[in-house]
Amino acid sequence: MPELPEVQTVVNDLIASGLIGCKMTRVEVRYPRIIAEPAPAQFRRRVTGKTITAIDRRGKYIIIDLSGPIHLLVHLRMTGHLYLAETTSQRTAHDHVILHLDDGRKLRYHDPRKFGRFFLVDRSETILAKLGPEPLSKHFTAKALTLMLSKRKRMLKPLLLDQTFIAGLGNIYTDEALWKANLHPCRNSATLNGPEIKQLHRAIRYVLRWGIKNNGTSLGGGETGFNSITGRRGRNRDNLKVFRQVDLPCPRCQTPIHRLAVGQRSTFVCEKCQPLP
DNA sequence: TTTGGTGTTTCGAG
DNA sequence: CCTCGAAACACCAA
Repeated sequence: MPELPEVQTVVNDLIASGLIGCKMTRVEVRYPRIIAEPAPAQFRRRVTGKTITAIDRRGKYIIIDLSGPIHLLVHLRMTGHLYLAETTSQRTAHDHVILHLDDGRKLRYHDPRKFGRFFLVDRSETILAKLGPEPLSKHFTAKALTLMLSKRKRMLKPLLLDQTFIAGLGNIYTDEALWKANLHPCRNSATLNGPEIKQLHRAIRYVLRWGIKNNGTSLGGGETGFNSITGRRGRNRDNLKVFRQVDLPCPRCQTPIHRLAVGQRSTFVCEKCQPLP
């Protein structure tokens, strides 16, 4: 579910909710597999009593810095949600981890498919080092992308989804960026010329920035779609040009949008705007 | 009722 | 190095 803009929205909202400075008075782990490391008992022991000092994002990871210092990394995978609940609110189905705060609120981790993971580590780099560059960082320039692409010969879409190549893109924003750059998802990454790389670089940053501006993309019904911690839905669905827009006209040329499978993933394209040479 | 699809990642086989 | 398929799991729409 959540890609870079959705994760950034969660981080922004956690900060806006005044979570920094809160102390964790109790930790409940209802479904132990969510805790990737360390063992759940040790996780509870090490988190209890710690204060949240900072909240940040890297790729699709939420980084919660705790006093110690120690770092809690949360990856939401497909259906993970972090919710901030008031004192009196009752736990619902699929609430797997509950962090009780010293002001009475609870930070709950909700995940029907149970794919998401918590990592508690001394150094966040042990988890994050494998990630590719942050696409919105000033270091991610067209020149940097040119260099990155020069080392690879793969289909564009699977390459952009590869978090070790570039961090934060998922199925939605990859399709949107490729459409904006007029590039077919099956193009071989090694065949892009200078102007095409520039277009791709611009498109990636553009679609991610818009996603963040709109507080993420919420698809499907209320429960299943992306919700930030207060239950607010993102408005970026109105911005999607191709993703899940089958048979609707391409906003540029009116050609109906097609769905294809690229590397086992649903992929949406305008065949006219994104020709395959 | 059953089936196929889902916004993610990781792993192993070829 | 790359590609593919499967697995982790629950839900929803057709």
